[in-house]
Amino acid sequence: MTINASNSSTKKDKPAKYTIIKQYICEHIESGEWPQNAKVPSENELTQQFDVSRMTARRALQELTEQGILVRSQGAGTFVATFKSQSSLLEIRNISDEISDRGHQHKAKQLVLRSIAVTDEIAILLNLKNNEDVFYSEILHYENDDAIQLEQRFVNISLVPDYLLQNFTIITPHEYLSSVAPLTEATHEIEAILASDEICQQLDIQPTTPCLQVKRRTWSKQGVVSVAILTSPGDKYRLGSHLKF
Amino acid sequence: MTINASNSSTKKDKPAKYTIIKQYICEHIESGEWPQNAKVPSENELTQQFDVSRMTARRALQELTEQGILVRSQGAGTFVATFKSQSSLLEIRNISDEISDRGHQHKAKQLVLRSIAVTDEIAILLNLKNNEDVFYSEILHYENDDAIQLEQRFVNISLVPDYLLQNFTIITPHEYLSSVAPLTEATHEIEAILASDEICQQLDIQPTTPCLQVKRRTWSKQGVVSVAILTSPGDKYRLGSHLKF
DNA sequence: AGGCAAGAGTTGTATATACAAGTTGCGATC
DNA sequence: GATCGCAACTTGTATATACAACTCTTGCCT
Repeated sequence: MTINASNSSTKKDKPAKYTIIKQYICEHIESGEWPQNAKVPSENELTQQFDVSRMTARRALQELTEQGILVRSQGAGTFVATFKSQSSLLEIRNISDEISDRGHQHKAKQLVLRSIAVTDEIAILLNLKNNEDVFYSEILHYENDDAIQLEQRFVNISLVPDYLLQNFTIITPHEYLSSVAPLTEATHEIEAILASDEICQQLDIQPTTPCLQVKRRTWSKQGVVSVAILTSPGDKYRLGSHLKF
Repeated sequence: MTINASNSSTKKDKPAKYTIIKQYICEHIESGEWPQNAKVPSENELTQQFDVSRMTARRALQELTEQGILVRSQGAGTFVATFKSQSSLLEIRNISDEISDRGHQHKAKQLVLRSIAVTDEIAILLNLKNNEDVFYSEILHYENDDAIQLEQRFVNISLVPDYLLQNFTIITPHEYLSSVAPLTEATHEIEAILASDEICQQLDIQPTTPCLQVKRRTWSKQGVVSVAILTSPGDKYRLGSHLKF
């Protein structure tokens, strides 16, 4: 499920040189060795290290840049992209981004942060097998004192990379999810629902208010790392996804 | 609003050669001269035509391919992409694609097809100014005899490219929207609503059923060409958007 | 000490070339 | 007439090179 640096099919073709370099870079990012904003080897360094021409090294860097994994700056160098600079999670992030961009007062209140026993639905979404430890948190977002969105996060601790797990006790899942390595994938599912009584109470809405519910599953190579469920009442928020090409 | 072949800012820098070639290709696609699946000039032809090296011509084709505008096939050539091969409109298309892909019975019923006077909301969405002619159609989608989605399309006839308008009397707006040139952009807005009485009747649902409503605006260089409103009852359908990177 | 200039390092654009690999159509052969 | 194989064409990979444009540091000069 993680980015595959190679474009080739399952044939045992000798992989192209530039895909080997892409793989090399991806591995170092995935392991946490090269965190966000870290400088990756320059074209000339890769040229020497892999004994290829500059154009071949360049192609590896170029393609990873187009995939949003790297960021290049003429004269400065090539760097690991920040979560923020990736457009693929745009749709969901827009919810909170638009709020803050509009100059509206945006507050978030952390409600829960604990290890829990999950429901069947979450177990399926997280693809749990052996009672792995799941961390749960709730974040309630406000705009001008109105509760506009409830964010429920379920994190499969066993799949959080080691280098992040070491200080997991002091960072919240929310922080983890915004500091996740750029190689993470996500799938989204959007649904219109009537919120449960409990959620209605937290968002202070009538039980008949239609709500937009987005389920985002974040994947690493090992499987589903986390599930985030965002619930927003329809009369208070719209999810705008601007897909341009 | 249309694809801009150049990456440069507003500075009056001399544009790079490969952007000139990209522009050239985009213009021919936009004008309708090169329709979908049409063969575009090969790398060698562009090399001669623009007096550049093959690598420069290649770069233009390559980048347009990455933008989903062209499709390349080793040995065969480079072709204008089909609407289908563009992933940017994925989210909405999934609604109907998933239905047919699952092997379920999927029927669509054309309800209306006429020129209308639009409401204020649609006029704003279409950015109408001088009482332009708007074409309207309703399509009701069925799955196993259940109405699962209402599709309302508003097309600003004055912005439909000439080469399509000539036979517009015999193609429906639905057909137009699936044969639109690959350079079209779209923006989406997703909302959870309670459907109007009229829509409830057509979809055969209770007035309290939450519905997913997607408004898709299709842009050309001249402005908003069409607005499509898809309404799906929440208990009958989910919109899954799988955004991978 | 502050500012400017030079230079090293990095990415961006462009060329010329070579061979590999896949597609297509034409022609020779059976 | 049908089929096979080759030739022409096209895209894919890779190299070597050159210069332009931009960033950042270092060191010199005022």
